[in-house]
Amino acid sequence: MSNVPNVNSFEFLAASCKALSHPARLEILQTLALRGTCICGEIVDVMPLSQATVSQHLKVLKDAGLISWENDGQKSCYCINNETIRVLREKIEGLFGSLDNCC
Amino acid sequence: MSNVPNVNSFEFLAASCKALSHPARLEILQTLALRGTCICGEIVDVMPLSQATVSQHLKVLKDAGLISWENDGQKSCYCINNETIRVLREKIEGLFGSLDNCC
DNA sequence: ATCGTTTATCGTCGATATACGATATAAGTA
DNA sequence: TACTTATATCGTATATCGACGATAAACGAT
Repeated sequence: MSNVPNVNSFEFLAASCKALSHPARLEILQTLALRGTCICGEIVDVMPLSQATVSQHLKVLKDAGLISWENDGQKSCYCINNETIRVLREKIEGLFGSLDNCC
Repeated sequence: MSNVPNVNSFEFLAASCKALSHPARLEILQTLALRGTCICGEIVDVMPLSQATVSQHLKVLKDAGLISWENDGQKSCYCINNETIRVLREKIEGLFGSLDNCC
């Protein structure tokens, strides 16, 4: 949890949701969720966006801590950061989990 | 579900996350989750923002379908739209639910 | 060393978000 | 009818986003 930014208060949840607030980034996450791991080029191939734009979206996800990456030679290997996703899901359940039975 | 906008594809999830992507709006939702129902003025009193700004945030949440409201005389009564929240949580689980065991 | 490949970053620009004061609207009250 | 209260909207200023071409940086291959 120490490597997850801004875990407390609403800052973390707001920042995470902001990172999730673009369809292209959700598509990237889905791709990573399905494949486990992707090099940048694979993601670019899947997306109808320029390499620069995809790289920018990857950076947003990276900065939010939602994905991790490591260099494999000249390639960049991305995967979902499960710890952050876990905390995110917890926060969402914490906020909305009590609503099931009301209204 | 018919009154929930853009339920299919990532558009709904992205739009919902965008609405959730500001700490002030999360605080509004938390207040509503705790109290069940609030008139606008109660929310304004809780927030360190101007009435105009709070009203604008409420509009964002309203437009995203995350909250409902009805007029009570000259007052506006807001509450969480549980149906949208339910769909939202489903979509998030759909995207990330399979990650529990990996990496 | 030079060249091609892969990825990240820069610079730019139109669009959108955020905040607030001012104002409009609508409902209750004297 | 005037006055107050409650809320929404308008107008505006500033900041951030999202897209892309151009370029930089790092690596592998010849």
